[in-house]
Amino acid sequence: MEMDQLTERQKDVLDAALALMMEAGDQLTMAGVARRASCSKETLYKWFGDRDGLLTATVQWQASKVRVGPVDRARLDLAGLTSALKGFAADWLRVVSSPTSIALNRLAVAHAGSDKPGLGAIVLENGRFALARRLKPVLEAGREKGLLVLDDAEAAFRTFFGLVARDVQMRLLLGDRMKLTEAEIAGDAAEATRQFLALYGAPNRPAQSGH
Amino acid sequence: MEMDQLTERQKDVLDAALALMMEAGDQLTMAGVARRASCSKETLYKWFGDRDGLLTATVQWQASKVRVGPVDRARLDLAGLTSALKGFAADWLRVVSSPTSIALNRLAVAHAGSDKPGLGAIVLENGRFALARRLKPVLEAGREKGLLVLDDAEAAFRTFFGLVARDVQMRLLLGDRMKLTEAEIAGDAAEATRQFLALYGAPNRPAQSGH
DNA sequence: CCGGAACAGTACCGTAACGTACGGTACTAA
DNA sequence: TTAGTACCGTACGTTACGGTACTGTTCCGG
Repeated sequence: MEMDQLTERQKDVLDAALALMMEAGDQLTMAGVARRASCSKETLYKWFGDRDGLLTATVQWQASKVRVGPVDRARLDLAGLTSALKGFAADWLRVVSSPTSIALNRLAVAHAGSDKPGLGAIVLENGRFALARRLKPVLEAGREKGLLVLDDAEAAFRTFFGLVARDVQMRLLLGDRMKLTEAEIAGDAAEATRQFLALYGAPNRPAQSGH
Repeated sequence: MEMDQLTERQKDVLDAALALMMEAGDQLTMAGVARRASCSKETLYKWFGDRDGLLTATVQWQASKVRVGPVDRARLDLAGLTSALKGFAADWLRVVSSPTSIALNRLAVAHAGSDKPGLGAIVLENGRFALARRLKPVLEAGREKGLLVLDDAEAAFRTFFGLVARDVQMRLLLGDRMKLTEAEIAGDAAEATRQFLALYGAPNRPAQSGH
């Protein structure tokens, strides 16, 4: 979705909505957003149509902020692949443990309970599926270079995803106060990468053993 | 929580609440439950105090229904361990993909957004943590028998959890219409078990290779 | 100087849901 | 028979929120 057509003022309003849903997700009311953004409710309805429009625009606005560029698959040795995987893992852990992501996912999960699948699909598309689109070329490049042994990039991605995420996101969404320091994120990312390479790495070069 | 103090009639009411939140999670209103259960709102408030009390009782009632017995760790060879792990994995996939679990987790996630952590903690306690309590003795028995190599049962459990769950629960909660047939559940459970044993199995007996 | 667009602020309306109160009914025990 | 209990069904008060309309102010082009 094109975010260029958003006025600076409109972006400020959406940022206010984001801040509000972070500190009190269930209190994301139209009057609350208007008060927080110092704008009138009528303006909100003129700009975004209705409450769902505001929510959708907010989710897409946040998604447009975290978009990153692809990885260059040109030169890719084992060290580069390992480093790339660690980077993806750490990025993902940072994202899902951020207050913004937690609030957004809470909203989208609650919204998916209703009939309209809008927000859930958007969050999924810009979260898990975007990660898959970025990571799968790396996996396939690793296979072409003989670094990885896999016949289904999707299955390999889901394994990597599981090794990285484990129970973190669900625990956070359910209110578990987990501490995720930067050191732990780095350690978990390295461990997940090590395990993934143990499962999918080419066997000719045995990855460093001993966990 | 003791569920023995619940009248048969009260259990029927909670079942009605469960059914209602499964087919329309956001429409779980007191009047709706009363209508569905053919009881009066006054009775609901007399029995459960307020809306949160009803929700809590409903979640605990569902949790009390899925509780299962522990596994006997007496005789445990590699085949038994593999079978036990596959059973845990398939059970978990069946649970998280069930409409009941989806509705319950939606409710709990939305509820955790507010100040009270009640429902989220209950769901977490009877879901992920209950699974860990049941699985960790099996893992430690496997270590004592020399079948598994692990120094941290919690870390090993979380790896197993990740290999099994991957992105399934989040996708379902976000409204992704995933088909999870019994055959796929069995296949995924077997694959997760195979990968887990590849990571944590004792190396002296090389597990059957070829993915 | 003037007219209109854009917008903040606020008052207002309709609806939905929580929680309470009350009448009516069936059952039990003295 | 009568008092008491438990409960259903429903009507009611209250609050909260989505959405609309109105007023005043600022700014901009002519």
